[in-house]
Amino acid sequence: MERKTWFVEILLPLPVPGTFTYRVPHELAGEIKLGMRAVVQFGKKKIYTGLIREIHERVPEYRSVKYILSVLDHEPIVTPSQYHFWNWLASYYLCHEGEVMNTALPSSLKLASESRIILNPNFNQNYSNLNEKEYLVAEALETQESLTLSEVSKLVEQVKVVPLIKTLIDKEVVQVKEELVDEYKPRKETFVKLAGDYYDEDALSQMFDELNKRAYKQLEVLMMYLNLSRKNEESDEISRSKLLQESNASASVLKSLVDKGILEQFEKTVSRLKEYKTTHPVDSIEFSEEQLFGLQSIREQLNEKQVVLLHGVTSSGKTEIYIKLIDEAIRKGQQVLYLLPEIALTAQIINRVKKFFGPLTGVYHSRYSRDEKVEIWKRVIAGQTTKGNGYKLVLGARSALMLPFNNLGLIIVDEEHDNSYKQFDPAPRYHARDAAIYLAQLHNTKVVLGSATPAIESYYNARTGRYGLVELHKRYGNIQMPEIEVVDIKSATRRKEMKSHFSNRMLELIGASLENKEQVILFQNRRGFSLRLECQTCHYMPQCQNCDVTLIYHKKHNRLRCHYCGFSTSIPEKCPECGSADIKMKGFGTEKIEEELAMYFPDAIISRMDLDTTRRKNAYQRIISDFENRRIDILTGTQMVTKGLDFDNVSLVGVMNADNMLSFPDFRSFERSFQLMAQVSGRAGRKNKRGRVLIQTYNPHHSVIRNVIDNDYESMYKSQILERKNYKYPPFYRLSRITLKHKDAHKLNEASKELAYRLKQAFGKRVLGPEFPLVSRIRNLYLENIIVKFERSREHQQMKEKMAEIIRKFNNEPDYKPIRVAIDVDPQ
DNA sequence: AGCACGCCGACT
DNA sequence: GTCGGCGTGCTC
Repeated sequence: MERKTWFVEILLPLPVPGTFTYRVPHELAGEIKLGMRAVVQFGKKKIYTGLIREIHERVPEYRSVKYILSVLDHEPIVTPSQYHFWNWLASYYLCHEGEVMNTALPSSLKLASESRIILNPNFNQNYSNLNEKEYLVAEALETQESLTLSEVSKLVEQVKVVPLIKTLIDKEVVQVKEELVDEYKPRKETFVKLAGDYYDEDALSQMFDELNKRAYKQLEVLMMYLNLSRKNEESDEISRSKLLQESNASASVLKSLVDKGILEQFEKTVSRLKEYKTTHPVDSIEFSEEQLFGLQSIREQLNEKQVVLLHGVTSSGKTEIYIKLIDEAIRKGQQVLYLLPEIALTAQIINRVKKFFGPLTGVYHSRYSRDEKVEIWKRVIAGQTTKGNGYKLVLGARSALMLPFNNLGLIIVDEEHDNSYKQFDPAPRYHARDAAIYLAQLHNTKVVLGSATPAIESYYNARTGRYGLVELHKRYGNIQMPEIEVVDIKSATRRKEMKSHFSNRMLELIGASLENKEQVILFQNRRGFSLRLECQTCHYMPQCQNCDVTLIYHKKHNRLRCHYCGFSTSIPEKCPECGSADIKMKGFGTEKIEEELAMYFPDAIISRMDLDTTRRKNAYQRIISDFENRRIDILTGTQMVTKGLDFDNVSLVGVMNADNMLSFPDFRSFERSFQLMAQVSGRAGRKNKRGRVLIQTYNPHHSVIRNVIDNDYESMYKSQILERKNYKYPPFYRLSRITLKHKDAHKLNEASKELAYRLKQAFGKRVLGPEFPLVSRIRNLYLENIIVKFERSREHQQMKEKMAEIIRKFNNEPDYKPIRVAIDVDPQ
């Protein structure tokens, strides 16, 4: 009987188009399934984990078809609908499916090989025909089993080691082997249990007496063990570290018990993931009338529409509505995905939700370790079966969209306006909200978008009937909207009512809040709030040597640093341009605000929340919980303080300067300014007292500021949507931004002009640019942008693909090959 | 993305 | 001469 030869299309996590064909060895033919990982050699030596994308019998035309080396899974780890989704992401965002795979799969699931040099077993220890460097390598391998290429490089103190290794191979001294590093390691923990003999009551009590006489400490440990194992319903196996901690005994006491054969010690694989306990039934939530109305309206509109936008003012109780909807989906046996913007992914919301869904809840975001991500991945797959420990609800940042759902019943996109839903680098440059809507279509399920300040695009879709729309105008528990007041910095300065960057009014209100033991949040947009150095004689400011930006002063290290490439340098004593020693700080930093505040309010506890203070894993959460627990009086910070946090003792929110965000040259700057100010204002307010917001600005009559004061999203929307229409911006047009990079500014400019010219030939006036961006050089590469605006139409995708084709062809020509080109579809 | 290969300038 | 620096082409 003739045996069939199977081939597989393998998707590799690389930026290369398409898949690669491999042959399936007969002995593996029975094991392979779509969506499993296969280990393959790609190129001369590299070994990768690829995914089985297709199984077929088509014999390829070319001769060199390699065999897959092994299969890593017993069950598929990627579902067909995920492939479908990846394919859509790749074509919509104009990138390769391999790049999507790369962001989608947790890194522990895609091991790659590393070359290691080992001693050739035939090596006869004859060093005489080796030169000095070859000898060094051979000698090192006598004591060390293997060396990586970079280790060899360090050893012989030269960069190029390949020729050296080649001669060593020819002389039969060494061999090269490619080793897969298995990155995912299950966590092991040591457990103890009672040895078999002592399950007998008599034996146990006899031993008790024994210990009571001679080894009281051991008896204590044993009692604690019995105590714990009685409490634990599932098994009598108790974690060693827990037992030691609870009984407050030393390891040697436990060791004696083990040595005597009373307790047994063994290792077990355990989960890294926290188990949440459910403490609240969903039925216990008391909904306000408005919430109930909203809930009912969402249910009704979801019958007709795939997407509903829930537009509810800050503190209107959107979370409880989500919780009810989640509960309904889970009761139907479905999975729910709850997306949050990265930064707001904090204990606050997670705690609120997990109270209701406890062990059914998984949390997924980029700060989780690689191995934790694999465990979550596997438990989401398990969620589709009824096998107990699978997740039914996943809370996560944008990457959670990539999990292997198979029975999705609902997707919630909370704070849907937040621009951290857009991935910028690397490709795929996808928007999680938009991708979520496609994913929902794929699963034939529903999406709820929620925000107090919806994106113009979303609100437009809701107003034009594409999405359903539910609006909540009242705050939960009848808390009033805050009272918003504006200080005109210009006239305040004229009247000498400014102290540095604080108006008298601001200081007065802060003082009053502190007096009442209430808390204050001060918001400052990062832009323009950093310290630079300036020569007072010639006005020279130190620049980064790799980027086209001014260096920023960092007090902590007393150095100047570049925010784009990380370059840092010491403070010059003299101006490098004119030699003058008169160099001063300009602008004022987040740190300076803290300092000044401390001067005016010496007794207040002040804390700062920005990128610098929240870099470490739990720093953000610590600041938030300190503020919640009133261990901080004044919280100053950037965008971060605006994001979805609820505090109940904040009586004042101050916006230090509204202008630098309004004047940012971008078609979204008014929308964003409104969102930021409205969101941060929403943090003010307490149960029995109306909160207050103070905005400092040079333009007190600016329409956006008026809209914020009046809490009038609608007006902001109306004026913005008109602008968008007139100037051909989203939602009426869809943008793509093409960025070209090269180290030579002139070459880059020539190339950019040529590409823009070719695009204009195809798309006419839809093409704008090329233009240098605000920062025109980063890491020694010059940048230039071309914007293409496509009208919303059925042909939109085809036009985008045509554009990609023109770019691909351009980038393949010898003159333009060295230019790096990136496309950002729907840029933020 | 890696990696080999090939060409070129700059040093022991 | 050979080391190190790129630019280029290819990977089933």
